[in-house]
Amino acid sequence: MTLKLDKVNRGPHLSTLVASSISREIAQGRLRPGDQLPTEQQLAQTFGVSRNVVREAIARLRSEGRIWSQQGRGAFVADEPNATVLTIDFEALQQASAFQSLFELRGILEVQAAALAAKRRTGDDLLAMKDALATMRAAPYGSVMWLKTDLEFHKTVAAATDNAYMVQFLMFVSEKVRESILASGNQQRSEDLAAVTLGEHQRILDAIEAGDADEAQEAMRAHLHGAASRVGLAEEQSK
Amino acid sequence: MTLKLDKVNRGPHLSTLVASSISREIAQGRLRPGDQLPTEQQLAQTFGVSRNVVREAIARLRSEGRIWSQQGRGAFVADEPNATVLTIDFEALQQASAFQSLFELRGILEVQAAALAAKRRTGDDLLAMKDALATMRAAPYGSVMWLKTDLEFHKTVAAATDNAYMVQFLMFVSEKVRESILASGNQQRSEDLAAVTLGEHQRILDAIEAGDADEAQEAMRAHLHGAASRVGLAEEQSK
DNA sequence: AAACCGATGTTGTATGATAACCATGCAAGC
DNA sequence: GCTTGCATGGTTATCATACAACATCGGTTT
Repeated sequence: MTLKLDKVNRGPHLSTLVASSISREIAQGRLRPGDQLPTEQQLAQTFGVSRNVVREAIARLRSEGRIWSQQGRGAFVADEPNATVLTIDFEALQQASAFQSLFELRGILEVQAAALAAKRRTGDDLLAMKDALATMRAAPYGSVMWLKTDLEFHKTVAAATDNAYMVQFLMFVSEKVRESILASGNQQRSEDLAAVTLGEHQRILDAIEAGDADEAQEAMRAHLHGAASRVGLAEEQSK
Repeated sequence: MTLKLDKVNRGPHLSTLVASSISREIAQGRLRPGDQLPTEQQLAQTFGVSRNVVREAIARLRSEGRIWSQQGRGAFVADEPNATVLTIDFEALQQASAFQSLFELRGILEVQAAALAAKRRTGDDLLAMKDALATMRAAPYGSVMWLKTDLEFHKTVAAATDNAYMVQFLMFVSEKVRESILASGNQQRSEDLAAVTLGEHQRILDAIEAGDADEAQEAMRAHLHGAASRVGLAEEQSK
């Protein structure tokens, strides 16, 4: 038996914790745009860490565009937040409603991507998709390998849209969804489901190969609906 | 005349320079996924800075998911980059094809958001949208204020979907699109266009108020089509 | 009133030290 | 032969202190 107990390596870096804490203060409105942060010394004292750690946290928040600082003046909350990067808080995702929202967003992107893929896919795209599907067929259902190739298949679909940002966004969201599912650990396992899932993928592939955008949309919608129920997500009205 | 030359304050922070430098090494393939970075001491020596600065740079890269480090082992280039944050390179956006891709992605989100908003909007949502539209009416066309309220209107629409991630993603993408348009500077100006644009917004608002998802979708599609031509973007087949 | 000047506080950077941790090799024991 | 235990060196994580660069403010001088 291969225990495999799930790397609990939650970034124990102090700077990460401090950054998250300050970030939360901003998100919850206790620190508003334009406000000046406490001095590094004060922050170090209140958090009980060295000024060095605070500086690493500040450096991180600065790179994320949340705050800006100037030598001799201080650090301030940026006017327009997250101007440079987009982040999703893992903790917040544990809330069912947040997860559902992200899943919905993913669905929108996947469905539209499938439609675009049906219209734009090239021969190479089709080959890549078939290849990914074949690999998935060979992997045991529910295994890490299986999840990985599942994601890979969806990536090839996104790639067929010939829109790099579509790939980037979709993979980002999907990765977050997948992490959250793995963390919650409530996924059913059975050999039957493997066949069902593969069938859904095949239907998507067929529609894209046929160039039928509407059918591709519908197939993807059905797949996501199935996936939602498989992870125990009560889906609301879909259309 | 108040030049306002674009804050060339390229982060004079040494940590920023070091982070960029390492980032470039990764992007150009001189450091490949899985590779171990030089030790902090070595990096500090080669860059001619203190180890503290190197650590701040590392903290930044780690938060961006580009590298990963473990106490006692070292720092390594991450296998799949940007696992934690999503970034869009401003330089790359200058390419017309990239801009078009991002605009397309924005369109998908906006259209689907409009449909969801029509189904879920509350009375408060409608008030916020009407308020934003009124403010836009009062601002001179093409002014900074006008652009800001335009974005605000779209934000209220996104908010009406009751999906926080929809708001986050849509605003992020829209902001990037807006930045790029401002940078290119090719937007036509005329009083007639103001009326046209406001009319498009009104149609969206009416559809959402009526709860007509299909009409809301169509209205948003028309609006984006208009916006595309207004910034001189040759749109391909829309549906 | 305007310009200069110094005191004070803050961030930016440098330096050295300590603790926690990992990898490796080697010897002892089975 | 194989494992266990330990010592050792290397690396990151953190701390503490010091100094330089810069901004702000008040007082002084012009």
